[in-house]
Amino acid sequence: MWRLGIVDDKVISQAVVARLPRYYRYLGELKDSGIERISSQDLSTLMKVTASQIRQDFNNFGGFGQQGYGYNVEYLYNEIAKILGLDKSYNLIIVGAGNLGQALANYVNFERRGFIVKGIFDKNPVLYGKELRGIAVQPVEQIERFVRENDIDIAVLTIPKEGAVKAAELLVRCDIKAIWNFAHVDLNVPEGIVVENVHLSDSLMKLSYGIANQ
Amino acid sequence: MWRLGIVDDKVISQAVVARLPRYYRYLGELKDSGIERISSQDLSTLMKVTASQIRQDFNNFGGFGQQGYGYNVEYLYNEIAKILGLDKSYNLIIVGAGNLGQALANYVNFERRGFIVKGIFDKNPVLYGKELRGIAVQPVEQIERFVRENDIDIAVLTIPKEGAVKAAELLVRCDIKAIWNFAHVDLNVPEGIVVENVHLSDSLMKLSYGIANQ
DNA sequence: ACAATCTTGTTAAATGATTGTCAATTCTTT
DNA sequence: AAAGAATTGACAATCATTTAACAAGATTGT
Repeated sequence: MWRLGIVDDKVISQAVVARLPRYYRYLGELKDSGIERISSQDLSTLMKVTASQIRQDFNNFGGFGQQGYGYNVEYLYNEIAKILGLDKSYNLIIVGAGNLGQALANYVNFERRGFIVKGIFDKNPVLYGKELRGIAVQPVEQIERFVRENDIDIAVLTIPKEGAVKAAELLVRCDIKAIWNFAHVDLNVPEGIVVENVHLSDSLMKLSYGIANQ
Repeated sequence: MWRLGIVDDKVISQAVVARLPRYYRYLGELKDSGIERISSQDLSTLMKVTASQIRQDFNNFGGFGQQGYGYNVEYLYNEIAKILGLDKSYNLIIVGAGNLGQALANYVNFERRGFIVKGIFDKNPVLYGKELRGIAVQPVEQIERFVRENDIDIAVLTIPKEGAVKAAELLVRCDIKAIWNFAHVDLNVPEGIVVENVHLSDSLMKLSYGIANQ
């Protein structure tokens, strides 16, 4: 059962996807320092992973290299960008204008990669109208209308866990494509909606495990 | 070759350690709602992982359960806390008082888990003396003295990547135990010093991969 | 143009992680 | 007190990921 012209229905493991951003970062740095080509062996030394893994990883998406030559840095960089969906632009809203929400709203580098903050929402009236990089905080009641009218792809959830599940349900009803979840709770969304969790306290616990177990 | 009385030189896989905080979270919620015991089967349903994995994971650290009964929630909760090193308290400093550094400094829940912010540092003189939850921002030149005098365990690195490698080297010289690294760069520290990375842009790229690949 | 070198993509082997199974044990009910 | 139900911990089997090996093809220097 083939879909014509579509070859990429191979499932890529999460482990591979999780490594792509790091490849992308190193290739970007190589590109910026004027390096035109690199072999899996040299990249392996630089990144401290095996050359075999690098070749295996890239080959999940097709043959980007050339025998006897290696990989063209800029070409590979651009290909990985496409794989990661970084060749497109995304509209996002921030739900929760607390410290973390404000910090993310003020972080310029996301916009440079095509993640455009279109709206910021909070339930605290004190914050209404407060501007972060030219965008005024709005009441959460406006989310549904705003998402529908402004073609929002991603919601960044930076509210306490108590409200997060309800907020996620609302966002799902608004046909959001993805949720970047900073709330310390597991969201339960329907198939097809992407959830990427950033559980800072989990990360801190892993660190403390590291200290406690030498 | 046995070290007397020390049984725990088995190496625990990163996959297992990474799951512990989530167990800890669910057990905490069960405890708070007054549940005294739970079987791996019920926990499995709740957390959407296999019961086998739960039992296997816990058994890495010893037999916490009882046949025919299951696991005592509070006991297991406390045992996992010990494994994660959450029964101890840690002193930390925040290096970089930008948006993210301030957001983390203001986040109260870390203190509740025993991670105590003792100092905040920045290289920008405009911020010197600015107080975050009663702690004044100091010049980065003070880090070395402060770490040594105040028994600091953890440094939270929330500065741009350009300065992060140098900062990490300084912190290593000060005998810091662990670095919680938010800078978008790989730190190279000697064996025995714990580094836990939070690469937000990597996380955002994984999300965008998810959108791009349905 | 040729030989020596390099380097990929691919397949196979090795390692690691997850899931399934079941005997042994404890709990619960009658 | 005995029988039946429940549930762990351990082991085995399966599945997934990583590493190694190498043939095929490209490059480089002479």
